[in-house]
Amino acid sequence: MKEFGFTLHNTDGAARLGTVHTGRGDIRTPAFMPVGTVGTVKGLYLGQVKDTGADVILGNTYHLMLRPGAEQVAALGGLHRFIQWDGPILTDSGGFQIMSLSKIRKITERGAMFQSHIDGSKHELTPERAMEIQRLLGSDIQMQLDQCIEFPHTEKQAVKAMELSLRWAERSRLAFGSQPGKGNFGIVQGGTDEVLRRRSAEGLQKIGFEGYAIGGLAVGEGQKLMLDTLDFTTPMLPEDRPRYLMGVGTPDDILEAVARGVDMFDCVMPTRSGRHGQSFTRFGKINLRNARHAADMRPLDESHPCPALSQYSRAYIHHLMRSGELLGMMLLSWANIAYYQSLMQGIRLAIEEGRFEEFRLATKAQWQRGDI
RNA sequence: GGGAGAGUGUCCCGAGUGGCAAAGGGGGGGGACUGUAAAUCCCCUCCUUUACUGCAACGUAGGUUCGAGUCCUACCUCACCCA
Repeated sequence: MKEFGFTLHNTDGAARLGTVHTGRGDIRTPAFMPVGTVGTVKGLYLGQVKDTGADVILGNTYHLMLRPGAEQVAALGGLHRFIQWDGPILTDSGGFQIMSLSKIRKITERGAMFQSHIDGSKHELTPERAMEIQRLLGSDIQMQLDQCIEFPHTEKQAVKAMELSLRWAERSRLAFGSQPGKGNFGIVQGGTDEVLRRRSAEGLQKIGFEGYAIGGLAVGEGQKLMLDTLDFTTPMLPEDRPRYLMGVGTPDDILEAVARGVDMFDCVMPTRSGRHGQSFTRFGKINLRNARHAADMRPLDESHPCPALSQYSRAYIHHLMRSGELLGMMLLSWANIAYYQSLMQGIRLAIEEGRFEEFRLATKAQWQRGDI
C-alpha cells in the first residue's frame, strides 16, 4: 500500500504544482474534485467523470449515513466498489450540513443532532462517529467534523464555531487513528478574521494532519472578502501539506485561489448549474435557456475534446433545457465538469512552465471577451 | 324542430356571480445558484411612470344600479343533449 503524502513539484509565485499520493492513486494538484454527495456525480457516469480528467471525487458522510447507511455500504464492499469508482474518494464530514440544515439540527459540545431531511428520524453525528462512517465508507481523504457557519455572523459566533471545530479536530484525529494510504484533513475556521484564522491554523498544526482545509468561505461573504481571507490564511499553512479550499467555486474563484496557494477544490457549481441550464466555458458563462441560442448550431466550444462541448449544438441543448429533458442537464453537467478539468489542466501546465500569472490574465480576458 | 350551456387581462388554459381584488397555471423574457434537502428558486409578462400613480380590459351593442366580468335585452360565435 502506497503511503499517503504530498509532493510539491514546482511553485510559480504563490501557485503550487503538486501531487497528493493516496493508496488508491495520485491526485494532480491544483485539483478540482467533482461532488458526488450521495454516491453519484449527478447526471454523469463515473466513466465520463474519469475521462474529463478528474482524479478524485467527493462523497458525503451525512447523506450516506442516512441512506443507504455506512454499515450497509461497508457490507457491500465499501463506497468505491458500490459506486464503481476505483480512484481516490474524499468524504466531507457533515460539517457543511451543520450550516445548510441548521433548521433541523441541534449542536452541542458532543456533536450535532440531525433530524433526517428524508424521514425526520434523529441521528447523532459526533466527531468520532463522523470518522467511523468515513472509515466504513472506505474514504481515502477523511475530513474532520467541523462547524461551518454562514456569513454574516457575529464575532462571537465565529470564535465559538472555530473553537468548537478545533476541539472536534482533536477528537476527529484521535478517532482517525492510523490508516495506511489514507489521509485525514483538519479544517481551518474563523470567518474572515485573521486572528481567528491564525489561532485555528496553529491549533490544527499542533494536532497534525495529512492536509489542511480552509472552510467557512464562499458562504455569502463575497469574492473580495474571500480572497482577502485567503491572502492571509494560506501562508499560515505548512508548505509540505496539501491545502484544500472547501466548496469553491466558480472558475474565477479557483484561478484566484490557486494564485494564493490553494491546491484542492470542490464545488457543486458545475453540476448544479449544468442542471439549471448554465454552462461554463473558456468563453465565460453561457445560459443555454436564453432565447438567443435557439437557432445557434455552433457547439459550446468546438475545440474542446469533450463531446458535450464540441459535438452538440447550442440550439439542441437549448431545446433540451426548454423541454425539461434529462439529456440537457446531463450534457451541461458533463460539459461543465469537462471545462473545469481542462481549466485545472491548463493551470497545472502553466505553473509547471512558470507562466501562471500570464495564464491567469489571459483566461480571465477570454471570459470577458466571450465568443460573440 | 325542442331543450340546456359557454365566450375572462387581445399566446394558451383557467378561478371568479354586484363593491377597494380581475386568482392561479402554462407559455414567453431574464436572473440566481459555491464542502448538494436545489432537474431548484426568484423577478418580469395591457399601456404609462424611475416609482407612487394613472389608464385600458372580461364576445358585441345597449340597459338596470351609487357601483357590473358578475343582473337584464338583443345580436355574434362556439359547442352540448333530444329528435
